[in-house]
Amino acid sequence: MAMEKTFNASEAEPRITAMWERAGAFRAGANRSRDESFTIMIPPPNVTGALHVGHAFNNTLQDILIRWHRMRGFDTLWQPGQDHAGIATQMQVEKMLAASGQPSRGELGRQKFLKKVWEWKGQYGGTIVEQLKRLGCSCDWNRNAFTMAGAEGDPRVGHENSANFHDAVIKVFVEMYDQGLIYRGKRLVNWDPHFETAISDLEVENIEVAGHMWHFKYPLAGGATYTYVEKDEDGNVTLEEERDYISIATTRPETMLGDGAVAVHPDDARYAPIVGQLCEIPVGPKEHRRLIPIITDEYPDMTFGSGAVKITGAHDFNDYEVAKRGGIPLYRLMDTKGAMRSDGASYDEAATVAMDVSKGLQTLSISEADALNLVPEDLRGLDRFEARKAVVEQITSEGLAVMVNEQYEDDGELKSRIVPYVENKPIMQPFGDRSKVVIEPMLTDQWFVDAEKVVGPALEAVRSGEIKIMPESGEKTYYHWLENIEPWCISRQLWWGHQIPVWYGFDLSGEGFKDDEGNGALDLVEMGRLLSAQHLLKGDERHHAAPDFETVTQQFVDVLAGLPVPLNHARVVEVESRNAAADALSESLAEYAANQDPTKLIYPVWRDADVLDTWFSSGLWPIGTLGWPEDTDEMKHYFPTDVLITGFDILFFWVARMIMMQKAVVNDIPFHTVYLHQLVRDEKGKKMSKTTGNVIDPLEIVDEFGADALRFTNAQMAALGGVLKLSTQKITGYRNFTTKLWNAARFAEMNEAVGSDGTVPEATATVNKWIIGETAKVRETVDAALEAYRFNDAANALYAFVWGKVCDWYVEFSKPLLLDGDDATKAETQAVMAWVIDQCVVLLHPIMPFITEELWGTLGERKKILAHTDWPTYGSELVDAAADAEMNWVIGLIEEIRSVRAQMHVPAGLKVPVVVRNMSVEAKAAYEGNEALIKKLARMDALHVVTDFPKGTAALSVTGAEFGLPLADIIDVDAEKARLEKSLGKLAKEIGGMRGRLGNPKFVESAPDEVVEETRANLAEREEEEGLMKAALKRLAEI
RNA sequence: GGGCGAUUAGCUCAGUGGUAGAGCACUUCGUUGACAUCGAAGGGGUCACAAGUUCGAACCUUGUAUCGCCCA
Repeated sequence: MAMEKTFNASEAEPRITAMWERAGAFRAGANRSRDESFTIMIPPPNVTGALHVGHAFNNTLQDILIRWHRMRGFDTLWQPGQDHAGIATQMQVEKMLAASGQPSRGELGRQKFLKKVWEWKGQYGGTIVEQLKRLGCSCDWNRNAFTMAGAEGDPRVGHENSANFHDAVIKVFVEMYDQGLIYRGKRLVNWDPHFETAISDLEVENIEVAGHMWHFKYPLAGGATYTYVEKDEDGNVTLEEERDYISIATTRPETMLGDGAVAVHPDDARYAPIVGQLCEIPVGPKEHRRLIPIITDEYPDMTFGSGAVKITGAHDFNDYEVAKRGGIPLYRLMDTKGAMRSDGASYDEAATVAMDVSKGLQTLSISEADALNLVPEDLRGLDRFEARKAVVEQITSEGLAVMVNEQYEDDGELKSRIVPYVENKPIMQPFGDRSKVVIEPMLTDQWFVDAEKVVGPALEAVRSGEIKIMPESGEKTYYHWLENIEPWCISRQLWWGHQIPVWYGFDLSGEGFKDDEGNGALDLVEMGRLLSAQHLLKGDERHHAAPDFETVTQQFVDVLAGLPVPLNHARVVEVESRNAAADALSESLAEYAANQDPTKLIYPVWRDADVLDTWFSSGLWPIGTLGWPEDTDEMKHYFPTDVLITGFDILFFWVARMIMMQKAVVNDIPFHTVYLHQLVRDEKGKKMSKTTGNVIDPLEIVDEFGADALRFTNAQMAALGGVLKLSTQKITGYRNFTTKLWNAARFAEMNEAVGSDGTVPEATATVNKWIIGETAKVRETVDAALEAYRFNDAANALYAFVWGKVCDWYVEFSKPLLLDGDDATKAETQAVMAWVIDQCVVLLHPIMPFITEELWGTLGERKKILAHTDWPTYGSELVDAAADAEMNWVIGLIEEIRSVRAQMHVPAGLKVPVVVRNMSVEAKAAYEGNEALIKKLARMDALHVVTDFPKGTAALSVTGAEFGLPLADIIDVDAEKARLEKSLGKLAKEIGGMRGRLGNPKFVESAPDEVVEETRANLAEREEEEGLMKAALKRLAEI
């Protein structure tokens, strides 16, 4: 059956994919013939994800390595799976609920909502798996894993055989908790008011936006005044005035309500007279204006703004540090939605307490300060940006804004007026990477990984070279981040995720729960103190982590055992929340007071409602997918894994944390090599985005050009550290390459040059020897390139070989041999061509699996599918130096003839005679051995050996003989003269350079011998050419 | 402000001390028996700039300029 003219990718790809699946071609260990394993963990795409060009790029590279190793007989595993993606998935399902008119998340409640998420996952979670298959990814899909596998409610749809990831995550949390590597604390964290959760600092994007800087006056307490003096660099006074205020610049006026102090630099002479005094926050009800102290701290920049900074410890990271140093209370102003608080006591009451604190009459614990709501009644419940407007308005209308002269034009006349001083300037603002809303620094209770304690082994693993990061610049970035690592906030106020395995109970050992007499039992007076739930709510609590409630119960029992009767008899029960626990406990105690039956007393505990950061679980991807903590065969075979291929952007999010966590948990590296790549951009280097409209959809590309074209393009642009610019023009080019390969194979098939069994054929014809050598060379190049993760080198080498060597030369050379050669030559050429085409197909398979698998099936009866065919191992032993030299000479001669023909405007179809004289033995042999090829490709009819060139002969620049094209009548003397002079100019330059070098004794002395030899040989050759050209030019002059 | 990197042909980019390269684009020619998704021949570069190291620098060093990314 004759082959079609082109490869029909859209027809063949699904068929081949199905064939691979039927054959179980990608199962772990498929086609293994040696002991070494080769494992890649896919960077798990979000379960909400759809394939984008980044996935396509990233997974192409992984597939190339995997297929290459599988063909080489390694015990190969490419582990696929998806990430549960906490925020993204919860968002997606909430959207779906809203769109389909179902009850919202809040209405459903946690359990029912999670059921919806699992349903959604079962329905849509497999999308990206199908898309990766279209790309040809040879993952062991049977092992598809999921980072929430095994969690409560998991119906096991789409990840039927996944290891129980949940158990692994919980185990790691508990172990790290027990080792003190995870702790809980009230800290300033990045709060996302849209999702109402804390996020880690990595999930915050700082973006420069247009903002305002307002300048306000904070009046000194009691109308005090001071002399404010400004000086220039030389110490000359530029401004001196009496002031009864201190001027503050701020971009966030609404946070003034929570100010705890004003700070100035200790060296700032302008404010030295008033340090230690109190000043008034110029906002809020007049009768209860709060006073705050003026303190010194190194933080304020004397040259920026007024040099004085308001300190709002609960809403700014820098202020937080100042407040901690100066013992300034942290007053929280906002609720979880970023609106001004409306809870707690009245403003008047709160302000009174705060005043006492400022005056040193009272101190507050962090929780007590946090409980105070200092938002005035008229601003309570307002959104933070509304509150900002209101605050600015109030201050300005009261005349406490700093005023300046402003020039303006009125009817062409320049006038000036006094206006509030507001600078319009770009400011850096933090945004949530998912929600895109302004992040609010917020004081909340969260869980943290004490990253500093686990960073050491992770740093050492890279420093020692145990793990190699490519490109090397990645290592520098890695060190820089890890050396300055901050605590990692791992709790998220979401529902979709691994719920934190921590239970809380009230601490009954503290103040107020004492056994006054020390007699081991609580009397009625002592018991009475416990009865109030309100009292309990304010109290401290203790917490324990455990994989399940049973285990944690025992821990609480152990604690209770140390308490007086009857508390030591209490039964531990689980309740919903802290409030429920307070109620339940006081109720139970009241009951005990009545019936004195300690066996009925309960001790309620409640579980942490938060879930873990998604990256905490994906940080365990390598071991979690292999079945850890079970002692599985997979762990033994495939761990540590080999290479991680992922984007530079998740070096910190994921790569560094995987290294830290695998080191901390199993004390081993997760992989030995990390290959980092850049973001895939459009052809101009712009990020792809829906709003810009420059998004390339890889699936559309696959539809139009085939997966192989996209894959080859990906491989070709994968230069280490390079910017990745994808264009359809490039993809078109590589689609053309697939057509080229297809047609070379089609030519072979038409000439019955098929049926190679893989053994290297014996060759006698130089051209056949030559192409065998060229094939061997490219195999070595490809292997070396892939070994070094230089995918672009591998792709370019194959492209140049298939197109530039096989198609441009070998196929053309073969034509006279196949069509007009004797039987033996024809048979040999058929065998060699069959082998060469097969080798092209084999070597290209990792990059272009579909067309090659198709050709493999089309071109012969095969023992195995191509994906399982042995990768060749031949090398330079197949290179025949003499054949190489001869063919290069032949190619050179043909190119010279073609070049002269074109420049002399010889009609393309016209066959011309060639003259030659002074042929060396080698040249004669080379010519005679390949005459048929030369004649055909150079379109010459006969070679005439002459003693003198006829007039009007154009000389060819070839070594070993003087060739010429006798063009007599058609030669254009001027054109030929110009051609020769140009060649001579080029030669002169080269020869000059080489002579200069060889004439320099230092060069001959210091340069390596090979280099000197090579230069000499080169010079000799160039001089020979120069001689020919000069002679030709001389002859030309005689015409 | 700190860190990392880039600057090579019109464009996109390879090129780790020894004759400056590829693809695309461009010009001219071509219905040569695999392929017009093709073939042949061509034009086009002070390797950002400056100084240094070296027999020799696109490549190593230092500085300057411009651009990009990450972090504050």
